[in-house]
Amino acid sequence: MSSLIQIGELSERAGVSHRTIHYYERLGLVQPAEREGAGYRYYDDTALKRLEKIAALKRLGLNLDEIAAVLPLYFADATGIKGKEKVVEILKVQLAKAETQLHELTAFKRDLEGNIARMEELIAQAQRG
Amino acid sequence: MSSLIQIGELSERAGVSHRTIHYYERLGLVQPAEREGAGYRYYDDTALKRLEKIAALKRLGLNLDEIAAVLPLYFADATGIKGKEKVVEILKVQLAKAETQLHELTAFKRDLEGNIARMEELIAQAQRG
DNA sequence: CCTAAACCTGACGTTGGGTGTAGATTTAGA
DNA sequence: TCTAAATCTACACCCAACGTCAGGTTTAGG
Repeated sequence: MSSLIQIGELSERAGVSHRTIHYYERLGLVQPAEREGAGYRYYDDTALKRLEKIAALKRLGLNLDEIAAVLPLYFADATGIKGKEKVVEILKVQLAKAETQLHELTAFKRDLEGNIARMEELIAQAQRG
Repeated sequence: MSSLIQIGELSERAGVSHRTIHYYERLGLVQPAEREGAGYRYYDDTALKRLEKIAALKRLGLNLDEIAAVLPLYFADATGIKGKEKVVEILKVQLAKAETQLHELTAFKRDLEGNIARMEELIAQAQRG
């Protein structure tokens, strides 16, 4: 069996606090594989993967509600998913957002590069002159 | 002279509340062109452009502090900018972030497309069978 | 068996990014 | 000139996403 870890180790590996993990649990984003006797949480390796995915989606600007909506797709087996049309709808909204963001981000990157070049030119001029 | 507008019109054109404009003013993100007598704010068209730029940068995931740091670049004339090395530093940090985000976003988009295709295939199967 | 380290829950605090509201003032138009 | 609409300031409040603190329980190692 793949070994179970406690919240402390999970927290450390995932780079988030244990309180954050508790919080995510309340939102339904991660669940311990088991909680025996006194209530200690024991996690398997999918928990770590979920936390990493959550972090990645957060970096893309999704909030925790949106993440809750798309996260199952990465972990549920497709055959068991209910309401597939609804899921597709959500995905398409996210896709449209992603495409817009891609364009804006590309433009922003160009801006930044232009500004950097301009600044460096000015600095060089100042140093020469 | 290009006509000045009041906060109500600016608010409407920019698609943000006047309270938000007040808030941004406190953070130094926008300033009225003038405030005569009793304190009414009158804005020129650069204010609208600033608000639009702020919105665009927000969509890219910058927070208001980061926006405050890069916003001057879009409006100040380059010859007047102090501390150019510092500015370049900030820009390079933003550029690195933008590049990372571009990669992640591209991957996310691929994921979404894959998931959508998979879902639609499942739906089609269900309808056939 | 005992104790330190890890964990638990629940309540309250904090930060960022705003929104709501009240009461007073000002302005524009009939 | 008068009034309705717009604006002003200041303080309070909201939500998301956590963090802190307190007090109690559990577990692992010597």
